[in-house]
Amino acid sequence: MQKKYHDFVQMFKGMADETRLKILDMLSSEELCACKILEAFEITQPTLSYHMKILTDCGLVNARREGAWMKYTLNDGNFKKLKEYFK
Amino acid sequence: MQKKYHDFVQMFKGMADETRLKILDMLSSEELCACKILEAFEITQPTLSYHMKILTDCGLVNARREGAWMKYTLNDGNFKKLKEYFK
DNA sequence: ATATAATATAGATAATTTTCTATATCATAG
DNA sequence: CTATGATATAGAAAATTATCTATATTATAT
Repeated sequence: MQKKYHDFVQMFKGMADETRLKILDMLSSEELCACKILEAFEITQPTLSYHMKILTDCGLVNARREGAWMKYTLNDGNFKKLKEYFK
Repeated sequence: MQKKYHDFVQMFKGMADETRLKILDMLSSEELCACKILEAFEITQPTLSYHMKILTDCGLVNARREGAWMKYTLNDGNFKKLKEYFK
């Protein structure tokens, strides 16, 4: 299979989980730190860290460190690509 | 987790595989029968059948029987929902 | 420099997904 | 009604994913 599909497959994998889809939804309105996201779920901190890694690795989410906190935002460029994918 | 995300998660799972993403791409231009799709891949017939089931179950693809053949098309209604999801 | 808070990593396990071979079902032609 | 072609299902194995506990790392405050 060609490279052509690879990046999209990775992003769709990122969205193929209810926890992650809800995280993306939360990030659609504002930048959030991991601790704030964690409060919204009944999962452990390492599990959230795992999901955030998947979301950043596949390009759906941007991460930046602010002191002790990790702050996350949506990666608008890649969401634009996804948007275009459905045309 | 609420029902709200469930259907989208299922569709994203449908797209979270290179074989299936390529099948969707093939179907974007025309209706195809399983045997024609199978020719494009190096997978067995049961494996294709499995993927087609996933694609139809999640609502991305419509299936209809035409005699001995199964013919597949994209489910436009659900692709429209996905399109709207990215706005 | 030490304690604390936030996050990441390691390793194990359970659950899910993908693939195969073998076989069954369905539809059609003769 | 039997043979053949197209597709589906069953069951098993391998690979991947999601989750946890325990522990490490990083940053900050005292």
